[in-house]
Amino acid sequence: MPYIPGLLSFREVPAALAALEALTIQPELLMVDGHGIAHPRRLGVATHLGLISGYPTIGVAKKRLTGRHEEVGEAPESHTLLLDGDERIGTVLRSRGRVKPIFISPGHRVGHDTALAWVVRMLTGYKLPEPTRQADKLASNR
DNA sequence: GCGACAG
DNA sequence: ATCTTGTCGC
Repeated sequence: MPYIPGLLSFREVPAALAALEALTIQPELLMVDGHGIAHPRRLGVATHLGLISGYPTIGVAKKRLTGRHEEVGEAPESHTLLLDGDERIGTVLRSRGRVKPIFISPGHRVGHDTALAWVVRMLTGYKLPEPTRQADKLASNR
């Protein structure tokens, strides 16, 4: 399955489910590299994986897929709403100074505010939250 | 017809 | 994602 904007989950979910099967512990929450409901049909990879696995999920993306937002403040942890018309579909967060903001959105069984709180809580001084950093590190063999 | 477009 | 360019920390 090739990468097609809007259909990322069909490419990534199979591998994610296999990885979950291999775990020896049961996660309480999954932080996914991609959007949750901040998707044209509110079904980003985080939401899709949550629905199929049953786990609560949060979407953390490095780029916007859909929606509009005001410029985010320069200060670390500044944030603004990601909107599709008058509907809130996520939060745009300045995870640290001098970097482009990241996009947080509920995946499954998590609300906007708790999703944002979890991500902020997982920040360790870098642009991406620690779970995502660790995953990227493993995926790049480091 | 033109621009946008997660990883 | 991958590639290229610029800045930063060790």
